[in-house]
Amino acid sequence: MKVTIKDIARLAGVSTATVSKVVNGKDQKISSATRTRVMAIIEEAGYVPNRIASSMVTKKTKTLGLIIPDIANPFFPEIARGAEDLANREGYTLILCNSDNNLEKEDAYIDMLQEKMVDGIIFTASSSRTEISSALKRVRIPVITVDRDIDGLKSQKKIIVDNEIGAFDAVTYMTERGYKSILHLSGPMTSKPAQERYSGYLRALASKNIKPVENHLISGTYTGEWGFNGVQKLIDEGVEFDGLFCGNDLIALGALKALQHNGIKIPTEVGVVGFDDIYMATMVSPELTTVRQPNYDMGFQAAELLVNTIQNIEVGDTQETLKTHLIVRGTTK
Amino acid sequence: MKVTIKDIARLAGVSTATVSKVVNGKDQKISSATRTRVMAIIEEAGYVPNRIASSMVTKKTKTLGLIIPDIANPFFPEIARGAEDLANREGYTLILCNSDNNLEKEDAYIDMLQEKMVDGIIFTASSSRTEISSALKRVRIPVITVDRDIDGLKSQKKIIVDNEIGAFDAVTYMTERGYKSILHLSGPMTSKPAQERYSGYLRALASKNIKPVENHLISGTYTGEWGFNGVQKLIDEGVEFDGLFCGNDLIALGALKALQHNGIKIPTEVGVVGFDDIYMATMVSPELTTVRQPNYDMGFQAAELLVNTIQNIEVGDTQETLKTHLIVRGTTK
DNA sequence: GTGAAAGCGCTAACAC
DNA sequence: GTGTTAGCGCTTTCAC
Repeated sequence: MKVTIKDIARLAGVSTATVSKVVNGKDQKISSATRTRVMAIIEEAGYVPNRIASSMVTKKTKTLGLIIPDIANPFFPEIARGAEDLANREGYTLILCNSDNNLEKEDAYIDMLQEKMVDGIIFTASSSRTEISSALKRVRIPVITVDRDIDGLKSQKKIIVDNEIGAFDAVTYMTERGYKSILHLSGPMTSKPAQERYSGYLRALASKNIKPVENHLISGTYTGEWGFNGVQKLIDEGVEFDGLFCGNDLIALGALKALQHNGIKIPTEVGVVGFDDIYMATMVSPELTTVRQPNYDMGFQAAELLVNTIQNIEVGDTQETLKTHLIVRGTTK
Repeated sequence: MKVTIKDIARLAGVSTATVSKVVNGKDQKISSATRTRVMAIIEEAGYVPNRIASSMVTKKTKTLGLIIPDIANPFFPEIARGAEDLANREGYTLILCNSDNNLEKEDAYIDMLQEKMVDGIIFTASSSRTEISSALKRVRIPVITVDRDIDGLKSQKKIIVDNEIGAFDAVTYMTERGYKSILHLSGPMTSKPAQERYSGYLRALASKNIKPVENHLISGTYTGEWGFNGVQKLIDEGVEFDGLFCGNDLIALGALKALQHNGIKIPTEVGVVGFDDIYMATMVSPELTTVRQPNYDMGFQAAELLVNTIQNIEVGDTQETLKTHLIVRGTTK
């Protein structure tokens, strides 16, 4: 049989109010004698407070929702980890939702999280989401968007990354190292980050008065398979290039493998730069030159912004743009 | 202002009991006229049922806890994904907890999850956990252990992998391909899987009448860094070997990199075999030969077993041992 | 087919 | 310092 606050109250010969106070540390006005006694009884009886019941009255569940496309994609675990760390530090718990870039699933999760009365949501939109959904429109709890923001979401608080500058820096570096015809292997161009990285790429070339070659933009998916196949196809078709600026590290790693399979020397014949700096970027040889994106921090700061919003702490900027850093390693000369 | 079941009842001119029934699909005995009317009002008023309140009376939260060491470690996302997929399919939600292989954190999460009244827990113990904790002892909800089981946990239901056989197969294959002095680069030997893999390694050698070389067991952590440094040290010390059986893919990838840095030819001079078959195993060249562990399935089946247990569906075996498969790729000849 | 009412376990305002 | 009490929003039994 489950032991409740009433049982403890009875056993300790006090009221439930008193037990409640000591359980929640609101015991400034409780004599240390009763406090000690109550705590002993709690321990002895193996009492576990029912936070669901507390939530009923406090209207707070101390639970956050995290909606991401897919935790199995190496890009997201770090974000999740950052978010969970902050949540845990602040006494919150995190519900994980994989949307699979599927709008219906995304909406279903948004509704579900609201039914479960989470205090707020951290949201990385599907790369296919171009406009706000009805589920999103009717959210009545704080939402922080991460990485990909959505036009039209009211109370826009977001954590994003300076994709444009990151891409600009990377491509500028490539041109300065002497690469002449740099192609851009991008992810799906529907997502904002993809668009911004492409802009940065174009701006970097323009600033050096380099005219992008024809068909310089090859867009696919954010996967290693696509990076591999895309580059293999380029090679098969006899396309000439000496530089590959990739939309993410997975694409870059796939590209790297395809180049190596074809006996193309890296970084002398072709230079490769990725984006993200996932864990695996240093596990290949040559190690991948890439633009580091502070994923852990993104998750952490999103959770922080969310918790502050929930607790009505004044959050200054509602948009936090995190910096990227070019990490030069072995795939560029 | 939040709209509740009472508001809907009032607006529809029915009782809350009726609304409750249509919301939960227990509306066999509700006339379709009222059903339609109630549903229309719900839609119009933007009513979101409060599942916390339902949980209070049903004693079910439709929420599962997942405790793993670290979602940022490439081994765990697949497990989490599998678990979340089943959970979602069954209408459950998943709370993610990172224990960092820290026993106190692990215990704190166990308590926290119980306070939040989750219906059950999927648990991958810290590699440092050798015995059952008091928090674990006082769980009153179903717990399914995944990958690493713990002695002493009552109601032992678990999903594990045949580590011993997986290792045996891998090392047998290596010997058959002509590798003579095979070292074992293992993870921390405190965890069961590490012990079992080592047993499999020893048994494979014994079955071929190969005497393991001195200092054949080198144990460290399950990281790429350690794999790299460990192998570098071996090379520096002039240790002779032509085969490396690694405790996981991360170690193997690190080892691979160290070998390549030293100009050692793979797979001719040294063969390398990993364990797990993480996504990155095919993103390096040569691609990693490894023992595939069905991580997604582990998570999925653990969640399935858990949900069945929660719903009192007879679960036949309380231990499910999943098979591993040797995936031969480029790092063995 | 539908409704009245009890109660899930807790917190918080207020009284003492 | 401590207790009384009124709910929080819902489900469920039982009566009608």
